[in-house]
Amino acid sequence: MSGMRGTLSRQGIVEAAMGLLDREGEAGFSMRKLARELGVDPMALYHRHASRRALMQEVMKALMLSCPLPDPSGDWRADVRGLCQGLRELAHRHPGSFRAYVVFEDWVPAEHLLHEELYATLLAAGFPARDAVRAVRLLLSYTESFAVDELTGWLEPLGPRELHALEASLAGGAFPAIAGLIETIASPDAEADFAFGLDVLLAGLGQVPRDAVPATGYQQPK
Amino acid sequence: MSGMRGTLSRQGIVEAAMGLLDREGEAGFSMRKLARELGVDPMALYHRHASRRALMQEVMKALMLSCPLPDPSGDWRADVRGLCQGLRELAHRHPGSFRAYVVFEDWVPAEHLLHEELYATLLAAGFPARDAVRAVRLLLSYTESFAVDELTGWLEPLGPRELHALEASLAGGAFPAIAGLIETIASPDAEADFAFGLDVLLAGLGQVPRDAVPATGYQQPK
DNA sequence: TACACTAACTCTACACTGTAGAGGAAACGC
DNA sequence: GCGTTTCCTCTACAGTGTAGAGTTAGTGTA
Repeated sequence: MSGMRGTLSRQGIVEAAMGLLDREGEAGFSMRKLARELGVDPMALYHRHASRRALMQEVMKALMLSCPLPDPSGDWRADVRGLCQGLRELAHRHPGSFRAYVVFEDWVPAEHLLHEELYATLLAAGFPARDAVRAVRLLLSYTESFAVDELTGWLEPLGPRELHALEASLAGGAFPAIAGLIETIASPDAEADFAFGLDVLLAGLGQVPRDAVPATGYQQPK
Repeated sequence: MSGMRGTLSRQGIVEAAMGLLDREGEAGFSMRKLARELGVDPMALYHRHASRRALMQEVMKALMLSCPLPDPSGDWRADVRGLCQGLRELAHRHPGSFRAYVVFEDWVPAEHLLHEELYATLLAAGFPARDAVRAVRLLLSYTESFAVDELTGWLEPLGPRELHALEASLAGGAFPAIAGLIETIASPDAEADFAFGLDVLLAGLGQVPRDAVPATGYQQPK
């Protein structure tokens, strides 16, 4: 191979991996492709990172460290919105890595940065511990799911081919509700849809009881 | 191989694939392993299903067709809860397939069955078209995310090793909010947590404006 | 019964994957 | 100059999905 010594740093590999992941997606990523791009033998990568999985952990770490964290404004709703929006922007900036991150089964400690901001915001707003933890899970899983849906293309308006496929799948009249909603389904609006979901969550979180809940189980209201 | 003729049906392959997927997870699944289990040459599978991906589509279809759909009760909130709970039970029954389904990028028409019930419920409850579509996305992505988190083990109480790792990652005091929530984070309660999230969503959905929204964008309330 | 036909299945092979293990070459400390 | 360490390469193995050709078994017809 190139044989140039010292051109391969831990961080350099991580950045190249992130780039490859973003351009080709997780399915298109391989250690060998990455090595080819770096002009190096595949096994050279293993000198800096013990395995593909270990490298992925580093990529996820780098990803989460680059998540934008807007400054607190004092309005907890606005702050939550801003943090979720930041996470969504991260997904747009790093589509492949973000998708891999969401699917990744390992624990990624660098999430702490984002989590800390969310927890602090909710605690300051008066949420009891249990509710804050639950709320963060709710907000993050919403934002991540939405962002992945965006990356997969589910929030693009349906093209004529897709629309036709959808209509064909409804033939027979077994799904009247879906049939009546076709036009709405075919014309999503990522920005507005995302804002709607956040509003629902924030409205719901503002309404669900704020008092301490028994450790053994959550009492369903009403 | 065995050479027994006619032992291999389309549906039989799909069921065996689903079983293998559930037992070994997506990473542990391969066409060759599946063939071995069926006592057959790997290429025999390709006589019935064009590719691994096509087979996966069939597995996802079978999965969604077996999603429990409780009968409507008239109370839309209870019905939504029941449908989401049914989806969650499906995840418990078919952990590997469900995980693969959530990650799967292709469109799975068999989702229509569940979607139809949700749409019909919300429309009957008075939701305008746009809100119903958004609400269904919200409810499904919540339930799917939660179920996948359960399957991954994020909703099990933390063991001593994991707890220690978490504490170690907080050393330095950079994450006071997380540190203060450690006990709560370490002791999740899947049932109560799931119910909490659903309550938040239902409360929020009941509160967010029900009037038609302009096609170009969603007007943030207040 | 003989033969063609077709459906069901196997065999071989290719390009790809992650990575263990050994070996080589360059840089550094003395 | 010489050992030692660091960095990298080479080869190899067991695994993947699947194209393409070959084989066998069962059926329909004469």
